[in-house]
Amino acid sequence: MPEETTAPSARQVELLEAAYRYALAHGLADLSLRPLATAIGSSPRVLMFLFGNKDGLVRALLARARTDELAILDRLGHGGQPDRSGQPIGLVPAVERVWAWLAAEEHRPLLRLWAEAYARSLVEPDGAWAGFARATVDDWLAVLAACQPRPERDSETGAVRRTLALAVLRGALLDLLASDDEPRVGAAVRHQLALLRG
Amino acid sequence: MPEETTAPSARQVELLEAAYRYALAHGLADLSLRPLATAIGSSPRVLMFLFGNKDGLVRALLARARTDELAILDRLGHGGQPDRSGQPIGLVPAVERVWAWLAAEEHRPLLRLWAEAYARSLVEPDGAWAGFARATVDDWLAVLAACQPRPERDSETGAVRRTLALAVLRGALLDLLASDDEPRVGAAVRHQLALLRG
DNA sequence: CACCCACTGACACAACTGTTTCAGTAACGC
DNA sequence: GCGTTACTGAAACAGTTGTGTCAGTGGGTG
Repeated sequence: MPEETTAPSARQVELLEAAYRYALAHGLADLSLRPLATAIGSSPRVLMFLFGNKDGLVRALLARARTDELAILDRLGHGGQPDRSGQPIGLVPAVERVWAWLAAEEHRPLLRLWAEAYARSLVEPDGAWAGFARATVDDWLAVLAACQPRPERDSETGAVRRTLALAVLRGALLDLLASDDEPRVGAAVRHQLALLRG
Repeated sequence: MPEETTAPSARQVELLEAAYRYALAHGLADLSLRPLATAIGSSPRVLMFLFGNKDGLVRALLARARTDELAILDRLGHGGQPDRSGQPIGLVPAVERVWAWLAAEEHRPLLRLWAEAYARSLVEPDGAWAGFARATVDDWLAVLAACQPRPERDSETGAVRRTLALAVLRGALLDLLASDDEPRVGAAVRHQLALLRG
């Protein structure tokens, strides 16, 4: 049985990818091995063999979701760091870009999955979900920090400003996922950007 | 079997209250009738009799949670409306009060439950959770609107401002639930209040 | 050829799920 | 007294859950 430390086999990533697509469509809350296995053309036996147990599978799925999350973060960093001048892009443009990504229709399934995992890890801090919420807070705060110019980044108000930016983004995301009213929520985000600039 | 329209019996509210306390402690995700029933000194049979089926129980629990939520909303309105002058208190003081309530340690279980139900209703828009997320968005937006003075309330920017205020509150709440770092998150909220005032 | 290794199918196991059936019990109006 | 109403206990139902057992398969390497 492959340990967590060993590199994943080809078959493992193949099935994980299929299971990930399934999870995006059906959620993680009542994920069950047998329906999942038949949907992706496998069997519970194989999933057990490749991921150890169900918790291992869920952990792998959460890690896979985090990969998608980190993809945009990297793109943000790449769009920010090598700005031909090596200067970070600043907090406001960073929020602008992140919101454009969050508001894109095709990212809804991933974001719903994220919300589900986040909430679950709050209620049930042990098991496969452990630390997920906390980890994403730290991830995003670090990225936003990297977008702030040097003197601001290390200041006290700089830390407050990026915590606030994160809160606005996530609160707006929650609203958007529930109401699907991009014009209203997007206007609120842009309003905040104006406040932060001023 | 008592319909949803009939008034709940004494025994029904008694058991619902006990089940609610249980849900606050254990979450709704993997709520199961037998453990719940034994914990509150009842039996699955009785829960089925009083609530029809499990979905009915969950629906009743969500409605019960919403009662707690509406309690603070009412208190906000009472602290806002009869300000001796009949004038609303304004958006900024409203956010201030709501945040004080959200950040209070004793409300964490309720807020975790809220987050769980919210996320779940996003992923699984049918069944007992249906519309929960959407309903709370509308609830809170309406309350924030009621706190805005008359000309602002009906304006376009007034709607944007209260959407933004809601986003900040909920984003900050998510951060707080995950990080338990009230000083950092509270500072961000206060920073936002300064921005909104200016 | 033999050998190993990653992978897989069929099936059984015990535990748990929501729900139902049947048989009550206690209180109350008549 | 009798019947009705609200509630309850014990047990069983069929289905699903995660997981274990045993026996393979096919391909690559020695």
